[in-house]
Amino acid sequence: MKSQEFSVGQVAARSGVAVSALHFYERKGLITAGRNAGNRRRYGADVLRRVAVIKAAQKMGITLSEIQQAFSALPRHRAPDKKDWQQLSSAWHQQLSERIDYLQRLRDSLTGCIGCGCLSMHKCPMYNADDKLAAQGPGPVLLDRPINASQKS
Amino acid sequence: MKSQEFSVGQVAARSGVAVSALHFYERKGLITAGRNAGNRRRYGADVLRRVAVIKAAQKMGITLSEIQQAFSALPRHRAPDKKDWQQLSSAWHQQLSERIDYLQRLRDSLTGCIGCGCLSMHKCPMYNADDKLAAQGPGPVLLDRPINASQKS
DNA sequence: CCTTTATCTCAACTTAGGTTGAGGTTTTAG
DNA sequence: CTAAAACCTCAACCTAAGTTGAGATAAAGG
Repeated sequence: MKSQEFSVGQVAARSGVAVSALHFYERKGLITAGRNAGNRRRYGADVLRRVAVIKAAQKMGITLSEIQQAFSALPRHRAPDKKDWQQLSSAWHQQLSERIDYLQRLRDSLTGCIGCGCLSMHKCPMYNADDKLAAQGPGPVLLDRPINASQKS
Repeated sequence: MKSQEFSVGQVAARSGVAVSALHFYERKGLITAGRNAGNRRRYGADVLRRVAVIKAAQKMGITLSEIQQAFSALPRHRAPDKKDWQQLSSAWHQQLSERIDYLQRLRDSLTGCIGCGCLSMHKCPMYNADDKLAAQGPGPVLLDRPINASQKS
């Protein structure tokens, strides 16, 4: 029995992700789909979890290519089980903690700067806030901006 | 006396920012420069602090356009003083704190998920770590988002 | 004076993460 | 059976934050 199979529209509806994004994730190798006789995509049930993991990881500031790397450690020919996902999340938990620590150090520096009014070149602790995480990604680190409501249409 | 004036190359060297980035910041209205007889940019000393602030804000995840907005509150015809900069930093301190709180909530959800191995659709707290949550503290987490068709978060 | 080095402007390219639209096919509902 | 809704592919476009390169000019050094 082939359990559940979903169309791209159904996955979009259930996951809250646009169809175009699902196509995009497929091109990036993050999800896969079979095809029916009429060339329509057919997704297995595990795609829902994958998409959920993608969204969660993005909220943590993890890029799609990092997600893809992590996914490549998942079993190829078996649906990932609880333990597989646990490994992923614990690795990311680590990363997230480091990012949080970094931002906290940054905030502490800033607190100092509020006192001194400096925020200026090299003499300022802010300027020298160590850059481990900021420097780690390819190009500028894109942080998720949860707070900001201002959005262009 | 016209105190210090710097060329674009000097500012680049002192600030550690590429000349092309300085041009870019100027186009974006983040910094300004006068010109000499031969059309070369001449920067006042305050540009160094501005650039430092830009870099610091970027580390906090603040975008250039947000920075530009913040800068527009600075005095137009007087070099900003300690108090002006203090205002900026305290607003950003606030923002940064919120961002940190958001990420911590995310991490906590993830910790739960490591235990349960879930990280899956709607039933997972991780999935529902909604951006709205970031703004206000406790209260009924909407456990059941409308599962309607494609919507961008 | 002549050669480098520094700048100038403007346009095109880059990466990430998608979205939008055109033009064509398949499925589904009435 | 027919119309509408869903889906297909492919290419172009979008924002952010810059970088790269071409072709021209300015300033500095020897």
